[in-house]
Amino acid sequence: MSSNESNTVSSSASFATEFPKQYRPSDHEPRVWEQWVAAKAFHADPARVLSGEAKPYTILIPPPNVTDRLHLGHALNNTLQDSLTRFYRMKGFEALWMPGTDHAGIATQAVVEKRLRASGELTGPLREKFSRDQFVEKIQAFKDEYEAVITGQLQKMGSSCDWARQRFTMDEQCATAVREAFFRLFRDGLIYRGKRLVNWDPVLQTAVADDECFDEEIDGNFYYLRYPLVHAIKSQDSQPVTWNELARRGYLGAEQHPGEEPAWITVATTRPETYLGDTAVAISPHDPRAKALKGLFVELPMVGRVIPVIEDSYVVLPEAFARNDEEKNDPKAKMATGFLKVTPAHDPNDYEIGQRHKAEIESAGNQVLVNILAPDATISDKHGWSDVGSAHVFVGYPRERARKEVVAAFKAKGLLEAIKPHRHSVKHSDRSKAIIEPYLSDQWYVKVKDPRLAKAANEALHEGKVTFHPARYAKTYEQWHDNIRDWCISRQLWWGHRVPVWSFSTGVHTLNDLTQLRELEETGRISQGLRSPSLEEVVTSTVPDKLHSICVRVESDHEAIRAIEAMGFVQDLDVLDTWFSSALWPLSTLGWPGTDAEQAAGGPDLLRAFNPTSTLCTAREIITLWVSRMVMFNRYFFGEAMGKGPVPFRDVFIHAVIQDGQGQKMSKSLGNGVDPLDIIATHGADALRFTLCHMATETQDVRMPVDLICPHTSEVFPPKMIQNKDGYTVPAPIQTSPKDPAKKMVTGYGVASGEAKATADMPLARNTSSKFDLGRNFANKLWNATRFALSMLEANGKQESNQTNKQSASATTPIDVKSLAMVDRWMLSRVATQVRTAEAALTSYQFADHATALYDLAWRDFCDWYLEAIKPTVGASTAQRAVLAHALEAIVRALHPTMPYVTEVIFERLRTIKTAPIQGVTMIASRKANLLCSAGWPEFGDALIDPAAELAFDRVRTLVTAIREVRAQYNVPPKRQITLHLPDVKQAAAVEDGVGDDAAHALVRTLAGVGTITTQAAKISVAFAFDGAEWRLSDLTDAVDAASERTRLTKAIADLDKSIATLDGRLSNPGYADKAPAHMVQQTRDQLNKAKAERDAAKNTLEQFA
RNA sequence: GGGCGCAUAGCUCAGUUGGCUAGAGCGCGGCUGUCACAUAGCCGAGGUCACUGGUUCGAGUCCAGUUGCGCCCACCA
Repeated sequence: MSSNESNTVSSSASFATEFPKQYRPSDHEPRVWEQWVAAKAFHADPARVLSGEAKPYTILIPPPNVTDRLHLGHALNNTLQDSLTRFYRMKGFEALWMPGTDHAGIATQAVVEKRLRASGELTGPLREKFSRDQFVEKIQAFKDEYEAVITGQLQKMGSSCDWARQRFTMDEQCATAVREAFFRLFRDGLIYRGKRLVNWDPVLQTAVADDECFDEEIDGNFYYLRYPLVHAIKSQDSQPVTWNELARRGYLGAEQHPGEEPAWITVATTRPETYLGDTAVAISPHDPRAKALKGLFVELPMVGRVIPVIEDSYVVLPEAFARNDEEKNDPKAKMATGFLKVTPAHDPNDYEIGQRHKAEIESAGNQVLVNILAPDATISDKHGWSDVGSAHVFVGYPRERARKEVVAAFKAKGLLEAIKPHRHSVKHSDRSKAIIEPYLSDQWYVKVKDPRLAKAANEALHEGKVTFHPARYAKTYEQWHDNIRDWCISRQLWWGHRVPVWSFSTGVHTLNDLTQLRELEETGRISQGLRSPSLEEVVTSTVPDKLHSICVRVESDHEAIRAIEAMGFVQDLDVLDTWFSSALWPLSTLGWPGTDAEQAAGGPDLLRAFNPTSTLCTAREIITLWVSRMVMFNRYFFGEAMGKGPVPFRDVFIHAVIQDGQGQKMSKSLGNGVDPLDIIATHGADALRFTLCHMATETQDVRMPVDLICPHTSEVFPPKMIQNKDGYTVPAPIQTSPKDPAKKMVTGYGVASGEAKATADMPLARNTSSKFDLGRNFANKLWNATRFALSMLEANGKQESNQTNKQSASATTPIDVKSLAMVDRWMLSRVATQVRTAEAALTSYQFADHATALYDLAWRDFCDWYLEAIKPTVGASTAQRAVLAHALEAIVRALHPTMPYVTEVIFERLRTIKTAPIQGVTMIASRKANLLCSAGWPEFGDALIDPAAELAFDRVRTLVTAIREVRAQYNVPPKRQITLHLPDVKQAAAVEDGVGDDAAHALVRTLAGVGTITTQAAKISVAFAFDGAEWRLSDLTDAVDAASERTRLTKAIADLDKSIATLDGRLSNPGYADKAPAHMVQQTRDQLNKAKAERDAAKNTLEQFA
């Protein structure tokens, strides 16, 4: 160290100021962060990778939604990513952690809309108040706000992202990637427009994905409606079918009805209003009535539409006709009539049935799809329903009102058979909470069923290109692709990437237009898809699609856009599903597709250097939505491989989900979330991180009991819990201060549920968890261990530098480990072992094991034993000081990935300490600004692992513990020096082996408060068993109490007898000696002999007290 | 309906290929104001490893089944 540094730190005044007794994170974290940023410590250099100088290690952040602040789940996710990134950076990899956020289409739009409504800025329909551009501007402002919040949270946590490269899924670079990807899929025929049933949110007036819906049980009814049976096809001369006629046809039960009256069949439905769109009635082919109805039709009341009775095995037989127990036990059989109304435009299953029976339905003169609803879910005759008949009375009603009116109309005509209450789950929209309407709509699809997409994704798994950790999640991934459906990518929103397709539905092209389009297509600026029409087709109007669609490749190609718009093409109004841009994350963040020159070189430098990335670190619910799609897209787009390209990441690590103390998901509505910034404020970022790592086990879920911080007293306490109406266990809305019952506070649940409001007298109590004390205490422990170590190293180091000049100090020959004392060899061996354990744990994503290994090493081995053991000797031993410095530095380095701040602060001081190097220990210096974050991971050679020293120290440790136990029983004051009497030499061959030498004796003296060690017997002494022999202690107290000594020994004998019985039993089992491995048997014998010897010794002693 | 996970000390969790006299942290009880750290140290109490069977010399661990809790996917007239 330089002399001025040494002077600064050695002056006691500054030591106390700079090293207070407690580690205070807020004193250091902002400053350390600034140092990292100033040094550009997290900026990755692709050139080092491309030149072969360093291997890449890459993680792409799962971009958090800009809808809200980050919660503890994010904190866990990002802590793990940062730990990995920092670890590999220290291992010498060129580490890139790419940060960014996601625009989260529907979620963000809904949040902003809600905000505007809450503030009163928006009252009526959105589209009346704002133009598209105006509203997008509002969202943009909101996005900027939350992106900044999120970035701040990540940075406060110490996330070592390459912040200069931060991306947003809707920024220009990502938009370019989205456009290019869409273009290529469109060109290759993998994007198509389809009329399909989607989950329609009538409030937001948009299609929503399945995962944007939730199921909720509601009390509804089954309505039993009668549909009259008729003969003829055309409604105007449809002839009623009489019961007599049905009876002649052999219809079961027809004779029970008045013969000359018109016959009917009964359908059961929960949504009677949809009858307006019925285009068939289905019956099971196994229904005994089916044969009699062949060729008959029903006429829909009021509408007058005549629709066929068709046979489809999807229909459940009513209980009475069930053919077996399985059918009988089908819950639907209880409610079923055997007739299913088929409404293809308003029910997904009916849609399938409609497709299967297209011909029959159309032969009745009807379309398969009759859409009776407007986008706002009112009954409408403007969206595909023309044969309204007298049903026009329903037009214009919202669906709820229409339901009542339809039921009333059936009742009035005597066609309502029954209403039975029925509780069933109904799909609701996450965002608007409205009931989802299955709705027929034009949508864009990606044909992921194409083998170049789905199959390529599974091949990546089967060929071992992608590996899941834990492995079980591979199954989820695989099965998803086996059953994949085409991916609907259009959303009727304003916030998102516009669908880059222009359509032409009316008018006529001129030959000039067509020639121009052809030119644009041939130069790669537009695509008309696989079915790009020939000139002849267009001119003769035989274009396959009525809608002729064009994708424009580049957003800024205004010339092409102007040209096609002039021809009458209009851009699609929809935006793309958020996951479309997320799926491109591994490409877009790394600069794909790049300039022409970059493309010629195989892609931009970043892309070539860092894709495939190393690890994707995410939660399990996203395997299908995101992981799968990234694999498909990367393999399809990267290079010209079309499904054979590289995977986007090699490892997928799925971490646990954090739940609250009741095993419930943390959510806003339950008010059980914990803000990472609150934890950073009270415990520090390292505590947050270490604790999260410590709980990151391989299970699916981990629990984090949530406590409250009393806003009056700052006390942390577990809240009083209640059951809410949905059955969740939640903190009571109002809580009482544990210290002062007069003071109250409201909880997050109270506010979220609207049951309580924060006021000046009754402030909001923030959530925390006492679990984070673990990390805070550990950081403090490290801090204090460092204080002690530095006081030893600096005090003595100064003396050394006075005696020797710097040159000779730095030229010191490395210390040979063999020359070290046992305790030092033990310490180095422990460090070597545990650092390797920690490393192995981290590389296999066992974060909890990683944290535990280093916790035990630092706290148990280093602080509890090593520091205590060397106190008397370290001042006089240069070699021991070297071991102390190296051990501490290794621990600090190894902990850096999980506790970056406190370790950086410690390292700042530690690195100035000069001691002799130790053979076999390599700690590579920092690459950037002397910062630990770019220094090397501690490497300990095999020679440092010393089983003999570990064994020897363990024996000392056991002996010391045994002595301490006696001391505690006798209440010996800590400072009182006692006398240890070694056992009879004959009894204790073991004494010579490990605990018999002077070094061991010295350790026992230090650690167990022993003054004298003697082989002589004492008159008044207390015996204890160790290593199969009887050892004795004297000078514990002035007099030994015979009664309590008898109690103690009696208990010890009982314990030993118990284990003797166990061991005896094992050995006397005839099979044991024969079949168990020899070393096991021998070990059991040794244990038995030892226990017996100890028991006998204890008995002897007991007799003396008798 | 298909897939997956969990059940071990009062609480939160470890426990790798069966060898265990079942561990850790917190909490609990006792002692300690000590000089790195009271966010600490030392000592201690606390467990029929959900249940039932099976395999084995030996089961917390493997197999079969049961019960309870949870998650994902599909479906929901």
